[in-house]
Amino acid sequence: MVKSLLKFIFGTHLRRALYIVMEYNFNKIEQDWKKYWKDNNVYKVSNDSDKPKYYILDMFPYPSGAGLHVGHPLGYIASDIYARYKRLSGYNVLHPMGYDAFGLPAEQYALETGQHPAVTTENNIKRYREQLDNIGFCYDWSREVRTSDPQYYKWTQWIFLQLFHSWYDRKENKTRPIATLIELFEQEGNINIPSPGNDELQFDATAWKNFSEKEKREALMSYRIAYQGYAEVWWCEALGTVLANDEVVNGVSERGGHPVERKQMRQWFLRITEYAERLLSSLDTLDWSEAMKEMQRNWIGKSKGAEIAFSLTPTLSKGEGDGTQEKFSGKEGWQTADVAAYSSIAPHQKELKNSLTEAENILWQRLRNNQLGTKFRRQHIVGKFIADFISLSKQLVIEVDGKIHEQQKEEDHQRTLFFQEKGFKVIRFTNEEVIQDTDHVIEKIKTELTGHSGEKGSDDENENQGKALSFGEGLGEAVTVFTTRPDTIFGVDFIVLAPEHELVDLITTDAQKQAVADYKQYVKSRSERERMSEVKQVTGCFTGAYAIHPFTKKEIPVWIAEYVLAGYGTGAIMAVPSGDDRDHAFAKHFNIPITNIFGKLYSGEEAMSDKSAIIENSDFLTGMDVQQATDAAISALVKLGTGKRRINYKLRDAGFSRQRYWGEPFPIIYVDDVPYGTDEDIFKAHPELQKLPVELPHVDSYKPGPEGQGPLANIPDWVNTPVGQRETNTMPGYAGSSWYFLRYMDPQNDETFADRKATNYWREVDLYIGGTEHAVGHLLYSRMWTKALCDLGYISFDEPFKKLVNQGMIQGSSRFTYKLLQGGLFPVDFDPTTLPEIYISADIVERRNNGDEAANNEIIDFIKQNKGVTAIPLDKKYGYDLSEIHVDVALVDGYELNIEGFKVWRRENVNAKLLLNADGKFICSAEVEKMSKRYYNVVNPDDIVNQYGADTFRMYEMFLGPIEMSKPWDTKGIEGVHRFLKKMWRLYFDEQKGWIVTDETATEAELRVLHKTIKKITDDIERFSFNTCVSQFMICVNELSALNCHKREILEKLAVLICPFAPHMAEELWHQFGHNTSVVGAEFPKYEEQYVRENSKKYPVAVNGKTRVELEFPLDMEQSLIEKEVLADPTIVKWLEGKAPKKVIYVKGKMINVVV
RNA sequence: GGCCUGGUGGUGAAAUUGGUAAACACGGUUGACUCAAAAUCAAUUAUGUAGGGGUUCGAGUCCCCUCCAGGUCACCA
Repeated sequence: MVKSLLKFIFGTHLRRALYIVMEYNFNKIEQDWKKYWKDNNVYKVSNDSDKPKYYILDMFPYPSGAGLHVGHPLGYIASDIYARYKRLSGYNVLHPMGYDAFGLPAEQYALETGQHPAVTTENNIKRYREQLDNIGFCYDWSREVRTSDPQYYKWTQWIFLQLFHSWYDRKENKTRPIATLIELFEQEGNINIPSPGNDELQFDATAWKNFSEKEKREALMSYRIAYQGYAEVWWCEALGTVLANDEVVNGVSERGGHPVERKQMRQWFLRITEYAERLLSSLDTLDWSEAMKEMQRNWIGKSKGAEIAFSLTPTLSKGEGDGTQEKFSGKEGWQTADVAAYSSIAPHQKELKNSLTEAENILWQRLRNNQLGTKFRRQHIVGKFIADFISLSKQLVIEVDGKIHEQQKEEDHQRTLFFQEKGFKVIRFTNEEVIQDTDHVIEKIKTELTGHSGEKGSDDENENQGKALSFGEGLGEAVTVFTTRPDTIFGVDFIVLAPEHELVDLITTDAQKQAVADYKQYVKSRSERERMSEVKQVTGCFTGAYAIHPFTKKEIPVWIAEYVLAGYGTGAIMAVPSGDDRDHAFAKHFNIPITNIFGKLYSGEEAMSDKSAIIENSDFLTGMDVQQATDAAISALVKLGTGKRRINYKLRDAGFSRQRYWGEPFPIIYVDDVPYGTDEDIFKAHPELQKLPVELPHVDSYKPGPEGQGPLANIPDWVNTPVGQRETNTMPGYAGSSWYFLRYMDPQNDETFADRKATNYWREVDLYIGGTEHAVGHLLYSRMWTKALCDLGYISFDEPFKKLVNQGMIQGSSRFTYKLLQGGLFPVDFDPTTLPEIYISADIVERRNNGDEAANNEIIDFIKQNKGVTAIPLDKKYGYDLSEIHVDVALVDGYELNIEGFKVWRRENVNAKLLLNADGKFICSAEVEKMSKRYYNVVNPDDIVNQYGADTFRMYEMFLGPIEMSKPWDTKGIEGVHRFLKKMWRLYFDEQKGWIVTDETATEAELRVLHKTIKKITDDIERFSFNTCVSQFMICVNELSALNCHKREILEKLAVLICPFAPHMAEELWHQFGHNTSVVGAEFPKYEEQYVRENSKKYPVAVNGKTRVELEFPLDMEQSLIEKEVLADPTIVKWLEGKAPKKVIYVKGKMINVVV
């Protein structure tokens, strides 16, 4: 009565004004403190501090046009909580944020709208920043970096140059400056330093000194960490551009569905393969999830085994001898990069062979079958190049210049250089020469054959012989397989080559020529996708050739089959059907006899692939286990000179070129077609060329350049310099993100990428939080860059991210309406535009689906009524079709549709008729999907923050569940968290009385609640269990409310405790307590056991493991006494049923169990 | 198909070293306050941890098999 009178007198305005102070007015609180933090630079971090450091990093976001949805901040909130906790615990915490701002979407958008990527990126970043600020993160924004900022990519380019000027020293296991390699070459050539990129490359000190500048640079290129090579890209003629792998779907371009083809392009690569072993072994030192490490391990794909050479028969030409001895002389087991090159050339070669030009064909007819006294091979791969015709024994290459070659002048030149370097003589004829005067050409060749071999000194002879027969070059004598099971060598029943294998055409017998050609045609016709989806299908073709078993000397048939991949191992396997499932299926399918080397363990029906087997029927290996037999087999093979231990990696060198605009330009200029780093002496006369950054020039069009080059190729003013031409490719997305964690340490430095003092202080990232999508891309390259920079002495640690936490995805929870589809149902003259759309409530549809006739009739009646039809056709199950249509989740409350909103949402729905359920509601169906604009299930954090406040939003995201788990977003549950914060607020404020915190001394019970909470929160933050933290806060507040506690002694600590989770509220309370500095400078409350310690415990007492009663005993009571009392307890006596207890299990502080 | 994660009420989940399964919330229902609503408060709501077997005094937790879901690589020799 009095209250309502007061209300009447004071009016609503005054009441509201009072409420602002007393109610939990999160909007005002949060805005005030955000401003305060900003104005006072509260989150600025210094590089000078006596405190221990802690570096927390979130994975670099790409600022997309769609902005943040509620899923994105999950990891940011977690890292923010941890950062604030660490700061309160006395650490100097680096917690920066920035943007991975280069990238394809911005360029794509530019192509479509003409807006410059820099502009759209800037806008997107602005929006991201607003959204991030809204959530109250403690980032030190003065350290923000953007990869697209010239002051940033200056150092990306600088690091690239360091990689370009480095090689990998396998002996030292270290990245070293290329100058040290040049020194070594001057002393001893490359005899002891095989090139990782080109293992045919051999020269001594003299040869090196006689090399031209160009030859030297070419040799060095096959050692550099950042190097140039050739790789195939997807080229789309119609779009005039190069496409990424995932832009090619089903063999056509994703956009437009245009045909694509493979095209050779000169590309930059990073020689990450040299780091394979280190990247693998140091994984063990990292605190990452096992799943993540496993993904990296799989990607690196180390397998130990043996490489075994099988001699071939009968297509061997006798004159060339058995080269297997030389094959393995002085070779290291590192082939990955070369195999990569091979697999990209192989299809090319195949193509050429299938389409010999007229001239080539004429010449081939005169060269083949030893007609000139030496064996010629056509379209033969040597190293990275294909020779038109080659005689290995006479070291002669014959090139016929046809149409194809006119487009490849540059490549021809390189090829010639390459062959000459190998000691081959290269002679060239034009098409006309060959066609019009074949005899003359043949005469010329004959002269060369005699002259050339006569010229050679004996030293040369030896060297070249070794060379010619080295790996991958001296083809035709033996086939090399890679196997992880050399112990099964006696079970080899056939050899399988990849259809693209270079030996296939050489060894195929005439009788099998057609069959092999047909099979290769078939393989070619099948898309990648088909090959993948039909894994089980067994296909293959016999070549007619046989290999000789190294021990038994038996002849083994050589097949080709698509299940063997050209790109893995050596592109050839020894098939052991009794021990391998695929080999077994293959043998069964083609009726190849199977040798059993596992005795009874092999049933004849299924391969025995278990590694626990004992080897049988295997000569000297019989009776050994897998490990013993493996070692013994390898030793024996090594002795024979036909095999060696070999470690193989799946990892491939990473392509580092993109034919795009919106990326870092390369600091590379081609002089006379030779690439030079802009920092090299050759540009000394032009200091403007030497300056970094090489800035990305403005372009008017984002269209690709000629021949699939990037858009930069369209700007001659930029490309052409007084000395040479600039590289027109740009760097890929992972360039800038591979080292950004270093830049945060010293982001404004213009002298170096980051001051050594800063990197020595902050070192590696202590905690890195992000999604699993970067498992093998960014995380692997970052690790490699860090190792390289460490090796080169620029930083003093070689792993970037010590601990990694993967946040799960927050999925969207989509809502659907059932809409009636037109068609079939209505009269011919029916005009759908004049009649309303019809929607059916999901619960009615569900009942119909469950066979409820009444529901179906209800729907039919509704349709008839609203569509003006009288009959429903019978040719469909229900006579009509419904389809599930996404509806904006903002229009749905739980599952109930906001009908008015729905009608306004889409114009077609203005007159829509909705069939409601019995309660008069329209229910939507639901499904969990990715959160995405096109599913209308995106929830914007801004909306949540407006409605509930940032503190509620932060705590709710954490409350959803463990952060590494994926879960759908459900706004419903947020009420509970919001209620909790309001309830906590009421411990400090009363609606009427305002601030109600007292200075009374806390009771034991209150202190127990507080310290229990401190312990739980501390432990749980440390183990990243933030959801249980929120629960504990709720328990704490519930208990303090029940105790009616408003005491400063308790509540001040609680305010600090919750600061990492609800920083705005904590700051407000902290200031209400009279502090005039920010709560982030407070001290995190310490747990004190004395307040929690109890001296008795209510034990659950079980009989045979089933809890029957609870009994309380002092904790320090002796076991014998407890046992006595337990056995005397009437309930226990009852459950014992008169039986004597066998023993009593007593676990102090836990439970008691009586065993009968 | 391989590898990795996971499977607990109507829902999100908790149970950290094997020791009282379902804490803390959401939702539902009922009630109090209110003209009514909101807000708040109170009460109420799961016989059993995917299934089968094993180890143990005792298993959601450890071991084996099967099933299911998600992630990842995909004929990797």
